[in-house]
Amino acid sequence: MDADKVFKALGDPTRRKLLDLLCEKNGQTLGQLCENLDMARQSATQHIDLLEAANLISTVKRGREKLHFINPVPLHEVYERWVRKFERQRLSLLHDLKQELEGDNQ
Amino acid sequence: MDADKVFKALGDPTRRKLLDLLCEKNGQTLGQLCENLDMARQSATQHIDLLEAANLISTVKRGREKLHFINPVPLHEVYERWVRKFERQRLSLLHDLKQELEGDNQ
DNA sequence: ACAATATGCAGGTAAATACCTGCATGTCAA
DNA sequence: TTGACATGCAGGTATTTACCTGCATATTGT
Repeated sequence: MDADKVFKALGDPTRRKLLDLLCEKNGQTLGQLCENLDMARQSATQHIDLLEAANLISTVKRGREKLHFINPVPLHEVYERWVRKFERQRLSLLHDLKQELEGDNQ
Repeated sequence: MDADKVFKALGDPTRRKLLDLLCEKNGQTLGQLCENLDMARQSATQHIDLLEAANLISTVKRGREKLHFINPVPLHEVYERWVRKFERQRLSLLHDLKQELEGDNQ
C-alpha cells in the first residue's frame, strides 16, 4: 500500500463522496457518478484518477461506458496501520494527558 | 468530528510522522519533535497546528515548553465512519467486480 | 539582571491542487 | 451511415499548501 496516496486521496470531500456513492451502488458509470457531484465531468475524472492511483477503486470499460468499483483493501490496511496502533494505547494516551494537566509531573 | 480536517491532517507524511513520534513517546516538546523532522521549527509548528485543529493532538504549556499529546478519539471515529462501512461489504464489493470482469452482466 | 533557551508571530515564495473550457475520440442505435 | 452519447485529452487559472527567513516574546538558570 502507498499510504501517502491513500491518505491524500481520502483527504478531499469530493473523493470521499465518490466512495460513498459507490458504496450505495457499486459499478456506476462516470456519468451516473457525475449526476451527484456539483462539478464538471472532467473535474470528477481527475478525482477518480487519484482514487484509482491509490487503488481505492478499480474501473472496467464496457463499450463506451466506464464502470467504477470500490476496492476495500487499502482502507483495511489504513485501519491496521493507523487506527489499531493508536487504539491499542487509547487509555494510556489519555492517561498521559490527564496526568500532565493535573501537574503530577513536578 | 470534522472529517475533512481529520483526513486533510492525515494526508501529509510529516503530520503522520508526528503522530508516530508521539505514539512512541507521548508528551514530547516542540523541540524534541523537531529533532526528528528535517525542516524548520516554524514549519513543524504549522503542521502541528493542523493536527490540533483536527483534534488529533492536544497541547499543554509547561513553562516555556509546549507538550504534545495524541488524542486517539478522531482516529477511532474515522474507523467507525470509513473503514467499518466498507469492511462490512468487503466480500460483496469484490464479487461485483469479479462478476463484471467475467462478463456475467451481458 | 542577563544570557541562553523554547516558542510565537508575520510575511514571502514555489509547488501542488482543484477547478474550468474546448476539442478529440470512440461507441451505440436508428 | 450518421447523429447522439459517453468518455478522453490538453491546456489555463485561482486557491491552497508547504516550506522558508527574520524578528518578537516569554521563561529559565546562573
